[in-house]
Amino acid sequence: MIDFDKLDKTIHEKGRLSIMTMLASRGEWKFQELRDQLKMSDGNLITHLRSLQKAGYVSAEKELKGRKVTKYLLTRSGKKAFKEYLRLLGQIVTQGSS
Amino acid sequence: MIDFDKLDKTIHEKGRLSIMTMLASRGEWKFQELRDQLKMSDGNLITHLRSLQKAGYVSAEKELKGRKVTKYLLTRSGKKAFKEYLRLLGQIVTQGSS
DNA sequence: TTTTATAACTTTGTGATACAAAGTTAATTC
DNA sequence: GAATTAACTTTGTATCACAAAGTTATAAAA
Repeated sequence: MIDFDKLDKTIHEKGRLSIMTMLASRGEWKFQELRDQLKMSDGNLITHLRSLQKAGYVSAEKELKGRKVTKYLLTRSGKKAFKEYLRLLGQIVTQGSS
Repeated sequence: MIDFDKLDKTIHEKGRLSIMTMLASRGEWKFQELRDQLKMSDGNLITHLRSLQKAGYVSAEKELKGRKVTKYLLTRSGKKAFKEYLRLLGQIVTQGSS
């Protein structure tokens, strides 16, 4: 029996799941890129990013020179949490397809 | 790029996802069994079952004889929707693990 | 040097909804 | 007919996704 209690609620939400998947697939993403790719409003995106940061899953890097640009990336703990989340998804897929 | 818009919100919620996974793994489940296995309150469980029924994913069968017992199962459309949902999860797992 | 544009944020409001707790109903057993 | 049980309904609360509008800081244009 799959332990659904373990399913990380911070990651499981659709918007944040899409962010995490993008960050996992490539090192860094600019705020702008995430917003455009995911078609989210500024407010919605920043809110999700903030809660991922609060959970310690995501960190931000500001460029010191030139136009104001922020890049986001997974922390070590974020990678770990996502990996564990995917492990559970894998279980669901396997069990559901059997 | 994975199309997160296609991720079925009715199924994606943790509680309903656990119900769908159980129903997919075995034909029928009594209300009681679901409630005990998933450790949900009556109210919460019935609400999730209702929204799954409203979406056409789940149907109910009442026993005509004996104690009042209701069994729940996936409809054809529920199986199809869940299969499609799992397909997307599979994509996420694959992409996230690469 | 004022103006305009742009990127990243914050604030605010709204609607949806997960969930628990307590109450209801109908059937069954004592 | 009183008590028990299963399934369900109702109600209240707290959370939260999301959009829209407003704010700040920097940079380019005028």
